[in-house]
Amino acid sequence: MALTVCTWNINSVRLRAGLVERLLREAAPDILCLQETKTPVDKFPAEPFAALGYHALAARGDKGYNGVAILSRAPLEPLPHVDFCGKGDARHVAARTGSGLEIHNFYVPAGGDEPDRNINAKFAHKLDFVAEMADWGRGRAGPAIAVGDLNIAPGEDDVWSHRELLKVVSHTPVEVEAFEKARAAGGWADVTRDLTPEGKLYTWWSYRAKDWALSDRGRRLDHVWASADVAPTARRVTVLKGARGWDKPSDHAPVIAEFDL
DNA sequence: ATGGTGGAAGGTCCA
Repeated sequence: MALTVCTWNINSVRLRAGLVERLLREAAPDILCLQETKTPVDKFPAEPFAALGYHALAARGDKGYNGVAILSRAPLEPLPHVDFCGKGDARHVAARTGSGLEIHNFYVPAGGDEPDRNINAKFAHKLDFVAEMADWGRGRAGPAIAVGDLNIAPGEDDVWSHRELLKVVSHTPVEVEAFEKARAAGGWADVTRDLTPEGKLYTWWSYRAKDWALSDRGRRLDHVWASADVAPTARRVTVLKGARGWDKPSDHAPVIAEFDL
């Protein structure tokens, strides 16, 4: 049975509900995981998505910041979220599908500008969060897919210039090390890279570029991880780069993964 | 080396 899971940092789901509707119409994933919804749950625009058949929603939200949501056509069983770093912010939401597959949706802290945990509390938070993801993954079992904006581009081909980004938050060696540790500790496969082992691959392009497509200075910040039992069923992962060029876009493109479960 | 843009706010904060 085929299952498609999409992850997308939407950068305000209220402002961009129309773009979400377009994605649901055009790509029609079975499950859509959103990050940076930037809204409390009681103001989440659930109705237009339900009208397209996405009746199941597991969402958490903060006013103005963070926020994660899982949309599905088939019913979801909500799972308890993990309060990474004990801050009570809405950076993780989880649910189980009818077939017993766990879906975990993450929004990892961006980490600020200065890649030094001693002078930048945001960077320390990011490293601590990812370290806790390793502990969490180590203690977890069963078929699962973990997606989200992890705000780290781990590989040399996951950034437009490895050399120029070595000291830029998102691609520093300490972040890449933490990322790999979290991935390995949970037994996760980086499905996107496993299916596309070579070549540049980005999911995010800054708003600050004059012409994001022309300069193409992207980073692969959005990830699809699968547990060891699920990973072999992955068939294809696609970055919907076109969505970065939609009107009033998010700075992230959706990533869609197809599994044959 | 710097600043560039965008969202939620309706301050600045965050990305």
